[in-house]
Amino acid sequence: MDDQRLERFFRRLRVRDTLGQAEREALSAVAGQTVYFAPGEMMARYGSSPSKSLLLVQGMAARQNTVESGQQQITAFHIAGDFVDLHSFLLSKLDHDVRAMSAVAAVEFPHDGLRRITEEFPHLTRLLWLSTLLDGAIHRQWLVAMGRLTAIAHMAHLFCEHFVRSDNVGLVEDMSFPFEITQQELADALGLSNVHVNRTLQELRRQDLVSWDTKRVRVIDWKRLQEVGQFDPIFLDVVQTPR
Amino acid sequence: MDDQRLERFFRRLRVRDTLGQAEREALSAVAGQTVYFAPGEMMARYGSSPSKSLLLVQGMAARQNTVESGQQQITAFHIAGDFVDLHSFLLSKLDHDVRAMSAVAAVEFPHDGLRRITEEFPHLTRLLWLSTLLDGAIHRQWLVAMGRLTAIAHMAHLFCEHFVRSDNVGLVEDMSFPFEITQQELADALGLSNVHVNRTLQELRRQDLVSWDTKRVRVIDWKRLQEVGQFDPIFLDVVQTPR
DNA sequence: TCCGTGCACTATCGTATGTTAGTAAAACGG
DNA sequence: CCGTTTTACTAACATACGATAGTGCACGGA
Repeated sequence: MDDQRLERFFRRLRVRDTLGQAEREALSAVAGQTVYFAPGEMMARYGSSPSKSLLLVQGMAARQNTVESGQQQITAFHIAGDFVDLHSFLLSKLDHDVRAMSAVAAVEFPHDGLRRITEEFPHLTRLLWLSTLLDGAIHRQWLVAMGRLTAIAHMAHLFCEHFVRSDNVGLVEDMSFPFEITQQELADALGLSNVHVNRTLQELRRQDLVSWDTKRVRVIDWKRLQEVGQFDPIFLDVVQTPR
Repeated sequence: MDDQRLERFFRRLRVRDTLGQAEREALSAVAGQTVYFAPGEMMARYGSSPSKSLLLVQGMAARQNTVESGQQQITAFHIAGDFVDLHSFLLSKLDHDVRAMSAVAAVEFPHDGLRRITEEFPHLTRLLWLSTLLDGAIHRQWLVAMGRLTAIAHMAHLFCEHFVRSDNVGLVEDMSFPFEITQQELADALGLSNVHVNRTLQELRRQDLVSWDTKRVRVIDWKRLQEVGQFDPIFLDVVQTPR
């Protein structure tokens, strides 16, 4: 019997490949408890060695590092249907913190269960591997945007990315997606100051590209937003094909 | 019989786990032709769908993207023993170019052979997966360095990373590692201008931290270089443990 | 040997973004 | 409902880094 909590995750996989009944059941069998986190709460810590990975089913989380100056850098945002730390299954220590941005619900996947999947379900294993490859592809786009795009293009690119990712798991309504974080947190993701994020955001609003009421981002002009952000969705690999 | 061309790759894996005879032979059986590239030559193109992945056995390569202004951003450097595009095994299209930085030799791994490995060798599959996870971990550190470190710290961090990675595959001699790229290419990796890379490099030299004669980077003060770069090798996960 | 090319390196100046320090409004907690 | 805290937003000023436009050296080809 399928685990309903995994529905968005299945959906994200089904956008890119097919998923058999046996595979869905195998994942459901490994899925453990649901755990809850308050906004701002740490879900996993730098240097720790988790024995479980967490699949987000509600809310938003981020991976982040702290540098000596005390500044933070967010390296990834995660939404419902994403594993926040599937890589900890094979990496011996976490190289970042994981923090809840909003109220979060997540399903635990014990690593020994994941290991059994890799022993018995090669295709499903490839799909889990694919999940982490998509994280890597997003990291690369963030690097390109951070290194070579202006602040406004970078922010537009991030909004485009989240629009597509949210759409893939059914979170887009009326051209808007949930984005419940502070401007400071957005600054920590873009590598900017909170002041400059505010300035840049106002420019995006002035150009009638997006609006953001702290709960949801609404895309007003999808075509121009992609142009401003030099956004090419190829890296999200939204292609139904056998893997 | 083991394929000698894979020696550095085996070495990189053995730093993090054990590798059985059957696994080495399975990889050797899948390994195909050696292909050669001249400095600057494209090894794989943005948007293409390779049917093989390339394992570097000689020289240095980079993954890079080009933005509308014509500027380039390098998102990864690869050295002997690294797969440059193992992710193309599961991602349907390449989200970046791969370019040879120096004279390069690489071994082709046809994707159908890799697929057979995932069907028959779960542990070896996890090690290949691990390879791509390490790429991701390096991407994250680049993001942190780019977003929140100064130019000098960022450059120091990159040199530290390459020192450790080179050491893992036996490329360090006399505290120096091969680094045959131009200052412009280094700028494209750091997200800086070539002018500022030159300034920053001179500061690192002035502080007696490194020297670089365009062929090799020599680490003069390893301890202080790590301090300046806020380098913590945890993300490279150099830990011998069953995966 | 000479020329052409690419690269390291420099000087000058410009600007995108950061820092500090605030105000006001909204959200939150008791 | 009120006091407290958090967050958005603004202004003034500072700076790390970028852009442009060079010079000169080293190397490779003919």
